[in-house]
Amino acid sequence: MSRVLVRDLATKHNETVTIEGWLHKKRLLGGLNFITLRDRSGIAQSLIEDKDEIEKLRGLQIGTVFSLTGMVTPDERAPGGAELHDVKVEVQVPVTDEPPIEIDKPISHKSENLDTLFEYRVLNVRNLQEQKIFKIRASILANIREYLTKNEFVEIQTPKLLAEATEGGAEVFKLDYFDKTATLAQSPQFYKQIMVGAYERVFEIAAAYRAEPSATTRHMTETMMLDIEMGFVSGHDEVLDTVGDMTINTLNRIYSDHANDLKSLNAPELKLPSDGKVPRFTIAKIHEMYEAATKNTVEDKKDLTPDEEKWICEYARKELGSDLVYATEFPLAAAKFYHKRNVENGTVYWGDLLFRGVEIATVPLRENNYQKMVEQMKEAGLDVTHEGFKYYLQAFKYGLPEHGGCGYGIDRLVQKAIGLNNIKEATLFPRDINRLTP
RNA sequence: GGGCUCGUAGUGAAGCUGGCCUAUCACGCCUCCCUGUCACGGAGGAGAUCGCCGGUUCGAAUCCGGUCGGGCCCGCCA
Repeated sequence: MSRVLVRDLATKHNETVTIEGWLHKKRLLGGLNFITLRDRSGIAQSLIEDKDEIEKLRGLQIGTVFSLTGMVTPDERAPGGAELHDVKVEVQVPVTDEPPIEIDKPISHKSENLDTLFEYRVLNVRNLQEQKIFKIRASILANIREYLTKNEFVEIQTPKLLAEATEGGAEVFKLDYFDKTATLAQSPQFYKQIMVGAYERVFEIAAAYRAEPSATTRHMTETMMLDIEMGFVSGHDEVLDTVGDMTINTLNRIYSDHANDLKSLNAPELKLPSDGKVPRFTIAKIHEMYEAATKNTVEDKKDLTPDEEKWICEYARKELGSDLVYATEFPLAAAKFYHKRNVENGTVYWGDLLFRGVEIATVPLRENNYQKMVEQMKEAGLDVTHEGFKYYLQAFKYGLPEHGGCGYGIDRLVQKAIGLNNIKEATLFPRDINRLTP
């Protein structure tokens, strides 16, 4: 008999069917035994009264792979309105070892228990509540891909094994590469800019590696980045608007498509601007507002402190009804060699997209003039003849239009969209300074 | 890299101003009872050298030192 999925039982009333899956829960009442089975589409209850049949499950633990064949019987008392009766049990993969964690109940996400969460990740991905997180994550990615593809962005893949760290900023991982030393890409920055020369608009969703010894709730050593780059932009605003619109679009869809799951995960209410425009404040303005409101002093004005990020997000949510806010016009002191500078006001065309208290994307405009690039690289003390820059500079020498894009933290987006406390909770198998397994 | 915290059955917690601790509770597990459970219920049972090493003490889960492993914050970064 061919397999029927749990979600299709509603259409099979009074038919004899076979369902296959994992043992989810046994509730043995003596003569009356309720067995729930989980498959990819949900969980279903079966009623087993035959002593010989229920005996087949004696000593078998949650997770046992089995099939149940029986009559789909409508019954108001059954979850989902129907259950299997006159059931034959067939065990496919018996599990006799007691699982180290309880799979059929919500798993603790308290910060002090996260180590247990990840130690038994292989098992807790079977937990229904845990599965919701990663289904929402999959939907977020699908929505982003759909949005970008619709807007004529071409998805690309670029190498993660590199000869040399080039972008600067974050620390890089080094590894043996035959008789050379290779590094792991901390960003596809150079490659995506090069590809603007081909398609104008490109994006990549891939892992980025950061060797920062950061032990916080928002850092991992391996993180999934969405990188976007678009050419022939009319200015910084167009890039900020595109990334903002994509984010608003994605969050609205997720909150509508996964309303029940988000509610059961205690996600906060989503607040987005009704006009579709993410509110913007300059870095200088945020420093000023923050210092005036909190009486704190910000020592290093190059960037926002974590506390300022939280503060401006709370302000935007409360005063402007927006969970998203842009911090724009970074000071020249923060500029990297590839950034486009605004010489008129001494700032960089660079905005950070903040969401519910953390930075989820950096959204800058790039310098696209070859001569200026070379100058800015020399200013930064970089060797423009170095192999690491040679190919990158070729793209500029042979013509790149004005362009900009973003480096976008997918894990942070998922984390904050659901309202999780730690970025690792939004990641199946997180990598941080002290975890390389599972 | 700096600061602050935590470590007790498989899991989550209580105890931790030293002795009523032969270490408590909940979930899970095992045995038995139970014909409408859905966090099933009831009776019983097994399961912990209190992270590790050393010290103080008549006596240490409890105090002290070291060590290992977590977590949170800062810095750095996305």
